[in-house]
This record gives sequence, C-alpha cells and structure tokens, in this order.
Amino acid sequence: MELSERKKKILRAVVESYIQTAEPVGSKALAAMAGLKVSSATIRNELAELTELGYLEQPHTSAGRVPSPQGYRLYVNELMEEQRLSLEETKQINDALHLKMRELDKVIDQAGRMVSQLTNYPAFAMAEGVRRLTIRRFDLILVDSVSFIAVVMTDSSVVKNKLFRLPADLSEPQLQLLTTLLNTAFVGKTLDQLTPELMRVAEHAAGSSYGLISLVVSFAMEVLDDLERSAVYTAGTSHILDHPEYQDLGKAQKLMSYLSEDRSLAEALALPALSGDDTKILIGPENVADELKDTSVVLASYDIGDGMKGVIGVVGPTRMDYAKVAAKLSYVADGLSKLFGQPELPPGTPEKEET
Amino acid sequence: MELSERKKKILRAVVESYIQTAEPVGSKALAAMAGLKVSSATIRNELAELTELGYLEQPHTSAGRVPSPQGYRLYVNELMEEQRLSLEETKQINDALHLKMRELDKVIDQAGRMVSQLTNYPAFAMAEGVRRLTIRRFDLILVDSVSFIAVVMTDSSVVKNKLFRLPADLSEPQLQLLTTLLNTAFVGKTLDQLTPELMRVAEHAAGSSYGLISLVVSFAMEVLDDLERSAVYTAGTSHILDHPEYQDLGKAQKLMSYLSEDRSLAEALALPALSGDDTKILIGPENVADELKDTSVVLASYDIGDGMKGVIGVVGPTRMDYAKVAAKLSYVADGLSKLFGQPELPPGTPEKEET
DNA sequence: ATTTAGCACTCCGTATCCTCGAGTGCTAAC
DNA sequence: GTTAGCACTCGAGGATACGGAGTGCTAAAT
Repeated sequence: MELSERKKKILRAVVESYIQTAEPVGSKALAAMAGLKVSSATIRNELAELTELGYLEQPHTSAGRVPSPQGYRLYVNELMEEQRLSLEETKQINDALHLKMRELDKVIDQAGRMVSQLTNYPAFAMAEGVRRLTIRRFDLILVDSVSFIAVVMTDSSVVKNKLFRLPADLSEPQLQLLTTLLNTAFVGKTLDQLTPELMRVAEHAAGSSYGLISLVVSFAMEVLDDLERSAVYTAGTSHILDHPEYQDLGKAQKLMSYLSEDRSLAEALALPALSGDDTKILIGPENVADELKDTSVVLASYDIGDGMKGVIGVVGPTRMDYAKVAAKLSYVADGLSKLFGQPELPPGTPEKEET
Repeated sequence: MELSERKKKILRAVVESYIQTAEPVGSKALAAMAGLKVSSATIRNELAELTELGYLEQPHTSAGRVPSPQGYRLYVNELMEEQRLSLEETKQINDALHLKMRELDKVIDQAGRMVSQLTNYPAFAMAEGVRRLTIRRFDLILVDSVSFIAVVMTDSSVVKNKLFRLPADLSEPQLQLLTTLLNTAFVGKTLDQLTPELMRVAEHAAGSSYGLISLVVSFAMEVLDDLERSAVYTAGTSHILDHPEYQDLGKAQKLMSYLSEDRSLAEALALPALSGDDTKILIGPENVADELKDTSVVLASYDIGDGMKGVIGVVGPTRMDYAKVAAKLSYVADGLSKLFGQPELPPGTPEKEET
C-alpha cells in the first residue's frame, strides 16, 4: 500500500530530524517544522499509523518517534533528496583525488582514508578481482652472485617484487634463461592460474632441474597472498566514538574490533558490493554479518580496469546521514573511475581540473 | 634518600595489586597479601609516608592508595622483577616471527600487529633511518613503447618501483642509456642525498636534455615519501577500550585519534627510542606529547642493519603491566634483530628453531 | 621506639525516592 | 477529517539517605 503524501512528508521530517539530533522526534516539533499546516494532534494520529505500519518506533511509550530500519529504507528509496555537494566539498575531494601514487594498493588505502575523513565515519576500501589480473611480464634482476630480485608486472600497473637469496651461485645467463622460461610459460595467464601444478608442467617442459622454478612458485604465491591481504583497508575507526549510539562501550568495542578484522568485513560486503554498479545502502538488519545488524553501510564501487573493481564504503549507525554520505561516496567513486580510466600523466604535467 | 626495605616491599605490593585490579589498594588488603607480618596499622603508617614522599596518591581522603607516576618509576627501575615468559608465550612469539615477508614495511607492520595482539594494548612499529639507506642499483624495465617501470634497490633489501608513462615514445637503447646514467650518478648515495640539485648536476653532466631525469627525480621523491609514510604503523587501537581507565569516552577518543595520526606519534617517540638500545619505559608525564601525559609507553628497538633501526612499542594506561609488556617486547625485538641479521633463507628450506 | 588495637571520621558509590516535563492516546467538540 | 483538551506514562535528573571501605590518630602493648 502506498503511503499518503502527508505521511511521507512526516516520515521524511522524522528521519531528517532524527539524523540531525539523535533524539526521538515528537509531534509538536514536527508540527512546527514540517511544511504542513496541521496541528500536532493530527500529526499524532499519522505518527500512530506510521508506527503501526512499521516505519517508526517508540523507545518507550511516552517518547517521540524514531525511524525503524524499514523507515530508513523507505526514506532512502523514495524520500531522500539527492544531495548536491557544495563547491567547497567537490573541491576538497578533487584535491584529494590528485593522488600521487598510482600503485593499486596505495590508491585503495588512500581512498579509504579520504572517505573517512570526508564523512567522519569509519570507512573501508577494497579491491575485488585481483586474482583475475593477467601477468604481463616477468623480470629477474641480478643483485649479486647469490641473489636476485623477481619483478612481476600485471594489468592495471600492479607490480610486485621480491628478493631471493640462493644457496648457490647464479650467473647472468642462467638468469636470462629462467626469465625466458617464466615468460613463455606464464605471460597471459591470470594470477590464480599460477598454481604449483602449472609450475611443475613448465619446469618439466623446460627440461630444467634448476629447482629455481619452485622458488618462483612461492614468489607468485606470496604475490597473491599479498595482494589479497592488501585488498582491504579500514580507516578512521576512531570516528565510531563520535556518535552517541556508541556511548555504550561494549557496542563500540565490538564494532571496532570487527572493523579491524579486515577479512571478515570483506567477506560480508563483497557480495552486496558486486551485485550493482552504483551506490548501495545497507540498513541495519539488512546486513548479513551479525556484528553489523545495528549498523548501516554505504557502498560505492568504481572501475579499476582489466576486470577489477574497487569498493569504498562507510560504516556508521543506522542514524546516518545517508544523503550526504551517498553523495560524497559516489562522487569519490566516479573520480576514482576516471582516474583509472585516463592514462597516467607524467608527473609535473599540469592536469585539468574538474568543474 | 633510599627507602627502607619494608617501604619498597609495600610499594611494590601496591603497584602490583593496582595493576591487576585497577582498584585503589587499602592497608588491610596489603597486610593480607604482602609477605610482611605486620598489622594494617603499621602499613597505614608506611603508606602515609610513601604518600608524603610522592610515590603514592589518594584519589580521595578515604580511599586506598594508587601509585603515582613517580611510584611507577621506582617500581620499574628497582622493584620490578624480570618477567620470564612462559614456554607457550615464547613459542607463540617464535611462530609469529617466522614471517614470510622480508619486505621492510611489511615486516614492520606485522611486528606491530603481533605485539598488539600479544599484549592486548595498542601498539606501533616504526623504522628509523630510512633516509640513510644507500642506493644500490637502478633498473628500468620497458613495458611498452610509452611506459617503463623504474626499480630502485637499496640496502636492507628495500625495493621500490613505480610505473612511468611518457608523452613520447621511448626506445630500448634510450632506456639503457638512462639506466647507466642513473646508476653512475647515484649508486652509493643515500636516499636523502637524492635531491633535485644533485639531479640537475647529473643531468648536466650527462649533457642530456631528455627531461627524463626529472621524471626520475620525482620517482625518488616518491620513494622517499612512501618510505617515510610507511615508517609508522599502528595496530590494535581498539584495545584501548579494554581498559577501565578509558571508560571515559572523551579520553578514549582523544588517545585513539592521536594514535591514528601516525606522524605525530613518530615524532613524539623518535627521540626517546633512539637514545638507547634496550627496552625503554615512559610513564605518564614523562612523555613529551601532551596527548600521552596520562599514558605510558614501552619501547624496544631492534637492528635492521645498514644503519637502520626499528622500534616497536606499546601504548597503554599508566597502570600497565610493565613487567610483562617489557619482557614480551624485548623478546620480540631480539627476535627481529636476529631475523634481520641472519641471511635470508630460500623459501622451503627448513629453518632451525629457537630454544 | 615500634607496633598494634581501637575508634571516630570521611567520603564515595549505590539505592531510593521524587519531581518534572515531554510526549502520548483518547475523547469530544469543531 | 481536524483540533483542542486532558489524563496518563515513563524516563531523566536531582536530592537524600545509607553502608562500607579506608583513613588518621591516640593510647596501650611489645
């Protein structure tokens, strides 16, 4: 059943007032502020019905109303006005987006921090699809007679390196050979195809018994591990304490430590994040993770290229300023998509501003 | 003036009891536990004197006693017993020390996390002296006709890379030339000698007007930035909320956000950390940073090699289990020193256990 | 000269009670 | 359908009382 215009207006007023003040909203206050020229008594009737329908809740009988998750949901879906960012805000974001680093993990990390700082909520940032990155090239650089550095380069300019030290001497020609071998075997493969089995096949094909190949297997494994680990960053967890809903130490504690376990956060949010392209809002119980049941999450994803997606998001109380957060988040996400889309400019070249 | 044996015994009992319970300690409780066969009245007299001398404090007239910073200081200097770690604990640490990664920043980060997890306090880890790292070698790897990757290798196996994309084409020979140029000019120099001035000199000497050199200047700068930024990691800040002294939300907030500003933490602790080799304990007001005035810090440093030092530390309330924390910290620090001291074994080679 | 027992006193933490006010739901009039 | 009026509910916050842990002091005991 569709709600009457007036009910919607009232619901919206309740949500917005509560978002601002964190205090239950009473009929009188609503009568004064909502652009309705009706008395508080009428509003009381409407409130009673909205409560009946499940959009509002009462902390106790004689308190004002507070939006229920369902209420927030309706607000977010239908009532919320697209928030326009102020010039200042866009400027601030644009400035921050001029990241110097283009290394994937650095960018992700930075993006998370930025979002947290921008919204005053804890934020997280993650990348999805690292295992599908394609290997473009191996290079082995001799350091001294017993060690070399392996550099693997993939799509999206992701580069990883690792130092190897060997029990035996190694000559430049040997290294060359190994390089060729690796390149012919693995270029074009994705990272998660880089399994020990494949390695053994390659080793066999080359007829070589260096044992070196197995070294590089472990290298590849570490690269993967590393990428996956660095696929989630959280920032600004201390902002939790800014909000009155977390005066309760126990709650704050729980949420905080949940947020610092990057892995579980990633798992809980990977699915929702992937299922769509634009901004997603998960309100309280809509979250799968128990720890987030009375917490809301706003997610935005951006395109990294080469089949990878990045996700940035914000975590906060259900009483969250969804409009503002969503606006900022999607602006940042767009910015990041552009950043990854456009070819990297050489440092020093002036870049053109967004307007 | 030296305290009497009995006073010391009492002081120690107060400190240890308070560390455990976080409750002011009364004369009766002390009479019962300290190995003294005197009555509570006698102890009251002693307590009064200890308070007079500034080693103890009274939250209010009719409460028990609490150690003052000065009291903790004496405890730490003279009364604290070297804590022996249990076999389990050493095992736990040893296991954790078998870090796969040897990349400097990863190790530092890991070390911080480990310590926090081990002690249940927030921890931090930093490296000191990155700017003094010596450049060992540059490598430039052609990616495609308009981009290349620069790899710089320094002491301590620190390797950094960055992708460059150029407005113009670039040939393999050109790259070779550039590489030689960079290597002759900069190998053997430390990172902080890698200034724009030096760059200009080199460019001039080579008679080249590529402008490429300036690109690499910026690379070097970024490497430095990057290293410095990644020179501080904090972990486990949420542990703050475990301790009753931070029930006061405001305090918790302040400390937390202070801890997440890595830079200022680093500055505040760089000095004390450097001035000695073994474990350092800073109690409350002994900290220079205002934000840490009622917080204690335990620091241990370890040797990374090539003139670099690493510092790990723990932050907590002045009522901290100094003995345990110091023991764990120095054990970990020793472990790390050894880790950096011994040559890296090739993966797969079984490493010998500590006993 | 210490040490100890005894005792009056202090002061915090807690529980209890009370009041106040915001807000509700309902009824009856508009 | 709307509004005014009113009794009622319930929590927040303030005052008051109480119990207990702990002290400091004095005087006796060792």
